[in-house]
Amino acid sequence: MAERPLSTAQLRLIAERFKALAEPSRLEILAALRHGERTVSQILQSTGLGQANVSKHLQVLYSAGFVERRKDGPNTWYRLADHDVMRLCDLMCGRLERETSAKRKLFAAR
Amino acid sequence: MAERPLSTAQLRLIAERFKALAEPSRLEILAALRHGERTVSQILQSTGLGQANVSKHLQVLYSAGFVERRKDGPNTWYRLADHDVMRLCDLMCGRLERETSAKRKLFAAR
DNA sequence: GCCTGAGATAACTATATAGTTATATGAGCT
DNA sequence: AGCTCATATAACTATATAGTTATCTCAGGC
Repeated sequence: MAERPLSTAQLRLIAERFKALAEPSRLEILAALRHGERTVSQILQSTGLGQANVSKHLQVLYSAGFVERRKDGPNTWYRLADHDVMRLCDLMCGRLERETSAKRKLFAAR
Repeated sequence: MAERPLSTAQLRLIAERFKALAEPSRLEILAALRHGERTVSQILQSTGLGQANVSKHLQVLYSAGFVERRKDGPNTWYRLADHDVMRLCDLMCGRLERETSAKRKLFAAR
């Protein structure tokens, strides 16, 4: 797939999706959602990030289609949109582990 | 894998890798390398980007471990570092296609 | 209606970086 | 050595955005 040359508009869309994953705070939020649905307050607690900040990050992840959400009274519950989200992260983690284990640095604790 | 919570340093490294893929120009460069090794000049031609600009983008891709390079006289030949690079892009393209085909927009030419 | 708690949004500051222009490095040729 | 071509780097400008503070919206309870 994707053998046909991509248009400029398509490249911009794809880059935009990668950009959503290109922030440590957003990756931390995704990690917090790895094991199930969470409210914003719960995410605040587990990440220690500021409220307005998390709210903005969640909008970015939502716009990029990486998370879905559901209102429940005053709460908003967020969850991962699908398996691919974590597959992408795991692929990147795997690359990094292989790269750094080859250098025996940072991941040295095996 | 990656079930253990990631450290802040690890999250920053992973985000940095995603950031390298978060630019349309860099994705275009990777696409130009999809079918084999290319010199910087060849990349300039197929992308139409500026020389200094491409050179900088290639440094970013190289630092992130997505491309490898080889000097040959006055030329520098660049190539994709491994299959995962394009697997990452294809995964993201696949997400996007599914998303937009569901909305019948932009990829509407099936 | 009024209050409170959850979350979203606005406005601002500080930092990062894409793209450009100009310059530097370095290989090969004469 | 001097010239040329290929690439890398420096310096600069303009734009984007992460994080913060303050404010707004809205649901539920009184």
